[in-house]
Amino acid sequence: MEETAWQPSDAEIEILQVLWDHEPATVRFVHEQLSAKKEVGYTTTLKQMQRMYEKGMLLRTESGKTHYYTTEVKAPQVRQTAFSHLLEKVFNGSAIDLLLHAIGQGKSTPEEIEALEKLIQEKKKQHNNE
Amino acid sequence: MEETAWQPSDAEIEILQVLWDHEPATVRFVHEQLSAKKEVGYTTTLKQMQRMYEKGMLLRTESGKTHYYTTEVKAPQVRQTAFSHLLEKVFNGSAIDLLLHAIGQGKSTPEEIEALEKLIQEKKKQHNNE
DNA sequence: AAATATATACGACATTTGTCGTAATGTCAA
DNA sequence: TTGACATTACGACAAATGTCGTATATATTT
Repeated sequence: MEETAWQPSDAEIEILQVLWDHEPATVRFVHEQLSAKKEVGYTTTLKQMQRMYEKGMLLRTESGKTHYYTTEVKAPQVRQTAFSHLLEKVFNGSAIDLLLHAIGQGKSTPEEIEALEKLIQEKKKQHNNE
Repeated sequence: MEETAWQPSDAEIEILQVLWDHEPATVRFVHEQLSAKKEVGYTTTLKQMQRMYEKGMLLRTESGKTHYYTTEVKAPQVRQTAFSHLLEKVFNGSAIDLLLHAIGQGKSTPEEIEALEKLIQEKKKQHNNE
């Protein structure tokens, strides 16, 4: 069995993000979305997507000359891998450190904090019932 | 002013981890620590550290032939950058999503959950007093 | 059908990263 | 002082990444 444990590169993730929200999509569409955020040539996006296709990261069907791409790797998967990687490599596997860092960030609104609190309660219950 | 916004690569982070805990240290020392975790040639570690030095990621002083390295980039800095990167690129800037993901992971012990809870309380107070 | 615009295919190139081998040089014990 | 060793310096190489330019094939518009 081949596994999808690799992690897409930055440029690849940008493309995936567009696709996750709008698949199936053409290169041109993806390119336009990316262009809204940064300068990049059409063929660059094209090449990138072709490579992703070769790697099996994207799927595609053709309608005439045009290719319609869809994602083979999904967000949860990528998030999981990226998260684990950060945790292991950068935070030495200390989830709590990562959490503290995340919260300390201060980028959370009161509502989010509430949500978080609930989740924590959940977690506690889980632990108690074990 | 040039900024230290780049992110060390995986191999670089492994080296930094060793140094953060034992600086100043020689290439040999770092290499031995790394060897405990994975197969790698001495010159590979050496080259890596030399490059890091050239980039200004490490500092060094020589005593005879031997070089003693210290880190120029620190853990908080690297963690911050890596965290932000994950947040922006992979979680679309949604800190709460990242948090939820992290907690959902289930890799936290009851004690950690407790600690987290306290932090949340702190955070709430902060919000209230604003 | 001819011209024009589009898409994709191909190949290139510069960088960065990860890995080493080999050479050169400094250190130290006999 | 001479080996035997340890260390660093250099140069290489492959693979992955990010970027494009050019060529080719296909639609579309007149």
